[in-house]
Amino acid sequence: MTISAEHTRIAALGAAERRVLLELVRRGPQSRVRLAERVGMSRASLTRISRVLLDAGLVLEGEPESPGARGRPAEVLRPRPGAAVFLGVKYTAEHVYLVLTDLCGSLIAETSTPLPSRDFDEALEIGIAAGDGLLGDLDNPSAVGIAVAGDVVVEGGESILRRSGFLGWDGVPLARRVAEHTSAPVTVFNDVNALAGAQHWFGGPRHSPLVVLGVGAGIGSGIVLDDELHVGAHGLAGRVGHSRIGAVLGAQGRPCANGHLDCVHSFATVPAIEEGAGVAPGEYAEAVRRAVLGEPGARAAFERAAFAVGIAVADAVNAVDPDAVAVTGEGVHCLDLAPEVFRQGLADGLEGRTADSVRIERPLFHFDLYARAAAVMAMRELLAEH
Amino acid sequence: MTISAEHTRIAALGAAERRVLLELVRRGPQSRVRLAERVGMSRASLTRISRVLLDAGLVLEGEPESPGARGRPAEVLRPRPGAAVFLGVKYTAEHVYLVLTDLCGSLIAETSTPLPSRDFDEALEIGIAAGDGLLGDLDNPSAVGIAVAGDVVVEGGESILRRSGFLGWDGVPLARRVAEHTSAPVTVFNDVNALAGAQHWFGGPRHSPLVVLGVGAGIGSGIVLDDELHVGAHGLAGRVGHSRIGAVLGAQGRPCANGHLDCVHSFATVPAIEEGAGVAPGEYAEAVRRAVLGEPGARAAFERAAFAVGIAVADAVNAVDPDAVAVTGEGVHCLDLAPEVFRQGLADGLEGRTADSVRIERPLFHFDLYARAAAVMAMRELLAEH
DNA sequence: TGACTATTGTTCAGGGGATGAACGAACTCG
DNA sequence: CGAGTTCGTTCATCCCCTGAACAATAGTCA
Repeated sequence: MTISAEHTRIAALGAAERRVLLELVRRGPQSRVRLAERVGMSRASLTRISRVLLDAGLVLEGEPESPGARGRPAEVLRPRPGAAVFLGVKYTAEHVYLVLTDLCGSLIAETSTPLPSRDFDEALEIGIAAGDGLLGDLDNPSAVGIAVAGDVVVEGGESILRRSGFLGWDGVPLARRVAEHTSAPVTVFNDVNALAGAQHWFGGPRHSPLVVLGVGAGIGSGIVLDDELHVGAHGLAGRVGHSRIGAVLGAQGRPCANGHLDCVHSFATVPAIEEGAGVAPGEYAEAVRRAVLGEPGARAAFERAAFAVGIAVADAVNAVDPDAVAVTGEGVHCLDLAPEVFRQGLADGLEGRTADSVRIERPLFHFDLYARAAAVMAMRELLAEH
Repeated sequence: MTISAEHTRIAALGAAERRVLLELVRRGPQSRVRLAERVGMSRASLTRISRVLLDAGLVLEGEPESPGARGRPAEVLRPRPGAAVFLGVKYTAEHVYLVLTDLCGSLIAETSTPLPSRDFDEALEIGIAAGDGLLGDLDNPSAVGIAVAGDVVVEGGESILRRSGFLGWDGVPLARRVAEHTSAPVTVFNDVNALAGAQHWFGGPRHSPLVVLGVGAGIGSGIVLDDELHVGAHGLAGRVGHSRIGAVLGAQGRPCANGHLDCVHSFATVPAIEEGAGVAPGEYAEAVRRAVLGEPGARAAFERAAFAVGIAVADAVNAVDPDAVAVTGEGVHCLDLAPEVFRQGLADGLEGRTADSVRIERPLFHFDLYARAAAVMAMRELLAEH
């Protein structure tokens, strides 16, 4: 049995089967009766559905777990680890990160490769070669997800990547170009949108609505509504980076591309912090070091960033009223360096509610997080009911 | 056949029947085949469903419309005008407005009554008396919707009205108190949320996602996502009034309740415009008159408001990426007095898109708009699938 | 005028899928 | 070992939707 046909096998599932499989993926191994309760179906239906999933090789029957309980022990169903393999890719201006995950979102393998230039064709070639290497003797993954900063819009029925600023790509048919090298479905996502979708599925207890704020070279957000990622009418939702927020702690910020001195970009991005801390571009780690050591200029830069992020979170909470907000990204240190200032900004921006009432989550940030999120989004796309 | 049992008859409908009725309500009279296409069902199903709706007295069979077309003429189905009557109520600090609408959202009757004080019990009594008067010999409407500025939250399983600033009400069980006087279901809505829901259904072509910005004594927004009103995890979504937006046209604004000099409230509300134009509180009409005559101070106040509204719209577009934005409210004149400044603020705040790409709608504002919106929301609540 | 085409609405047999009830299976407890 | 409990399966049933065939009603064209 080759693994390459898994995406067609999953695609052939009915709506009820998908819901059960999805429940297993999200909440882990469970007995049939618990599944029936959670999904809202009868035990009879679940018997039929689990048989389909078992026959398709998507699910395994685990050993009975009997924790000393009375009655017949439950036979837990679990996703079969090798039933599907998802390839997640994240492009930054300097590297391409790739991960392989299974149906449970667990990491199977990972790699990263530096990009010698920002040339699209070259970067594409390097990414495809790295993907082939990571896949090894697997001919095809079940689905491919690619995360990249920028706007993923649909033009002429095709997914086009636009305004990918840090890479300098604008108007490239990334999804199609990658799809020419594999029989698996390929989907491209805005990186912070992908983070939001992954956090919603695998970031602990499930929150909906959920807002995820990503702080890095830029700043953006992803919104999960009604348990689905909200990308907007044109795929442009979550662009909070240029919101004006006024002076922060009495100071103006770094001019952004639009000439603003007081938008989120002016304070809270990695380049803005670097400039505020007085270090050279690319020396963000040095800025963090100086702030930890107590150097006043560096501390002030991180405090302004923390306050700005607080206001950005407050704006999102005011507008969407989410169940939780997750803040992450490679530039998120300001929340740890100046937590009280972040809280101050949050309280200052909230309308009619206290900072205590906002549930803030802090997913640990690694650089492969975006790639894993892309893999999870590819899985979501495949498992979603269409 | 008494009309009072209509809400139970509608509540007893199945999901498919609701969808068909909803389609008729939203898009007007249609033939069965067109309905089947639009709802995505077979003609056979539609025959069965339409029979149920006809038997329930909810729809009528109109005369065949034959516009010279070939084939058997279609028998159009239409909602029966008297099949249901919805009572919509809007409380402001000075008046209570009431309207009666039918299944198509058409106005049947309306009235308004001044409130001598802001005392909750007195206002309640006046509203109920006015509602009884408007209903006349109808003993009960099919559903009641009440729109009011403030937060409609659920506490202890009950709908509670909080922070209704201009009325001074906080923590009142408005829905329960009104429900004690009628057998119809009563629902309370934030006023701008209600506007959003009504605009989505009866505001011309249907847009989703849709953002509605209401500019009046305060400023707020309502968001329609996936054809449903989004109220957030705690019923607090759409609070954009305290978003910081920085200095506007080089000027600071009126201090808001939180001490901000640069939030939307500082510039774009009726009181802020009054203060900026140098007229006495409550003399908004005079401010409009002076601006029309070209008085510089008044014009500047409306220009700042227009710019601020432009930024507020831009923030909403950036975050949600809606299909359209509707701007309305009793303080919306700034958009007509300074359209180019509004456009300037919009362009200034947008991230990665032009002002031309944003579809702006301008529903005509009458003071009974909120009450009609409340009636529509009551209908939505009754027709929604549960 | 009469055959022909086009479109609408209804009927009817059939099927897919969900379900409640009954039952067998597997385990604990006393 | 029997009683009690919980889990999974089977089966008859039901609900609802659908495709196909058919009747009804119009315009079109020779």
